[in-house]
Amino acid sequence: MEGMDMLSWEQKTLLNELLVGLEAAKKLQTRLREAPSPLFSPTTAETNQILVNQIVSSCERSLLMLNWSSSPTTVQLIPTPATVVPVVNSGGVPESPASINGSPRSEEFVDGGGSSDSHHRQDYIFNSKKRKMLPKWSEKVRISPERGLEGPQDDVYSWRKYGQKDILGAKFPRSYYRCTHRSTQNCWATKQVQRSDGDATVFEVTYRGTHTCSQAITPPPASPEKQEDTRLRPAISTTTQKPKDLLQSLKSNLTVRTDGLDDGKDVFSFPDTPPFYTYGDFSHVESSPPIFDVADWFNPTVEIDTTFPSFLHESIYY
DNA sequence: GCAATTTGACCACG
DNA sequence: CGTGGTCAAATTGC
Repeated sequence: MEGMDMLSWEQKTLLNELLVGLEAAKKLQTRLREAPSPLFSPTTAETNQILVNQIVSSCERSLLMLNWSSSPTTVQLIPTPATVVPVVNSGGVPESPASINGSPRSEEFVDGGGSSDSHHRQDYIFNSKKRKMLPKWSEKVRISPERGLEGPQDDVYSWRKYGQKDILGAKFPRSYYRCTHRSTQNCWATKQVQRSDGDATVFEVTYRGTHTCSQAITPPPASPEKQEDTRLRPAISTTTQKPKDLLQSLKSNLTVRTDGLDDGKDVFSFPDTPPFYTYGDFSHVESSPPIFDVADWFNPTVEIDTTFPSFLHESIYY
């Protein structure tokens, strides 16, 4: 009786859907590779390929995550940014998935608007209890001075920061992000980014929950008149994200804390800036936080790569 | 003016 | 009771 009961129906559904998506994505990938439609410019084709790759990788890793449920193991994808399926097989499922939730709590308040209005929460479909059952996995993203970011290319979603906390024993605070479409589309995916203590070039990104938002799917009105209007169609900015948007987002991310620096524009000017370990201890500067946080520059909070090298290609080609 | 971040307070859990 | 996670008002950026 204890076989697959541990998987909630949500997880099953998600898994099934992911499987379908993966299959479709792979098929599309093959198609794209085999039939290079001359209609599209090579750049478009390449972009398409990248997009498909993203889809595949996302699906695969989502599946992986689902299989692992809430296992403490961390998935490290640093050394192999290009490949996305590396770590699955080794050891198989490590821990018993029974650790999902051992407490038989029968209280499942689907809607919080029913009884108490002590806190005017909106529609909390998932209670805090359930939140713990949400699939959780983490990756490590490494930043390189001129490389940009190395790591899995999954963060095609738009995140919104909702908190930051100092973690005991950790040198740097942890940032909390949630899907931008949480309220609009009930997407409960969250992620938290923390800079590694040892390697200042490594960020640990922990995801919790999968995206249920349909930001990827369809541009609602789809007015053929204006195609390049970026602000008019922010919805597609996720899976169908264009390099432009990406760069914009990245830029805004990087511009976060450039105030204290002489040249904020030099985002990648690593050598100029003091090394990470310069921090040491700023006990005397308690009131003023260090602005030299490299983390802020390279904050892998949101989407980053994939399209990033694409514009590099343009430069290179010339 | 709107939307995203900041930041202190609040809350839940171990 | 300490710690981590979230909320929400204030603030900032666009």
